[in-house]
Amino acid sequence: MLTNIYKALSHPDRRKVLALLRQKPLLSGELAAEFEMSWPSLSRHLALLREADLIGAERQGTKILYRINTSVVEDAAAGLMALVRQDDHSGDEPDTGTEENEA
Amino acid sequence: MLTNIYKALSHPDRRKVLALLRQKPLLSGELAAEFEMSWPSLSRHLALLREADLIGAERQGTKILYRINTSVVEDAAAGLMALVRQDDHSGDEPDTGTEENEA
DNA sequence: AACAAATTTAGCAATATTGCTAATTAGCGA
DNA sequence: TCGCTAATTAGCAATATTGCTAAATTTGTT
Repeated sequence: MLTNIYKALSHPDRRKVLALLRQKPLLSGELAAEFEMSWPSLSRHLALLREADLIGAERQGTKILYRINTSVVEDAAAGLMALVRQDDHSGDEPDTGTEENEA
Repeated sequence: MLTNIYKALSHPDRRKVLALLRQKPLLSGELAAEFEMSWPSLSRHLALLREADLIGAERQGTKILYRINTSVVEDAAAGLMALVRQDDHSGDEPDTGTEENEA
């Protein structure tokens, strides 16, 4: 859901997570070490990013490795561009279909 | 502030406003007519979009004409792309400087 | 000045977000 | 199975968001 993507991006610490993961995948603990906030708090931010599908998680034994979901971020960026470019985007905005607003 | 831009984008009705303004500038009342919510509610959404600089307002007599701020939206999209592209972006993320997080 | 039209601001209730600490879950080795 | 490590979930308080109606503001007209 687009709303969740932008909501996820709307917190500086969550954007920082993405910036860190851009360089390389990191464990939850490694990420937590980069922030002032408590580990549980960071964990919830990670959950939001995961719900927005901006990042993915992969268990490795007792640890969990997080990596950025490049394509989803790129799609969001493209969608943002589309919001402003006149080009084509036929049937783009006013109610393409099913559920919540896209764009 | 990037945070405000994403926050502004995180509401479907606000994205719908942008989509409408993409086609052509509209008066506050014309915009309000496109939504179910009360005019004052829409007005507050417009205020948020204005604070994020995603739209601009121009008085025309007793009415107010809103128009989309194309360049700001484009910059946001570019920034989102940058968040994922390895390319260059030297000194991009970890604390470029002054205040709240960018990215 | 008084009035009407267009729009925003105030104030309030309901809900969501965010941080914390404490408790729980999941995997692994002894 | 017990205990340890890694991480998430629960529960709570503080703050923010969002919708509403009512009140205020701004501008143009008489």
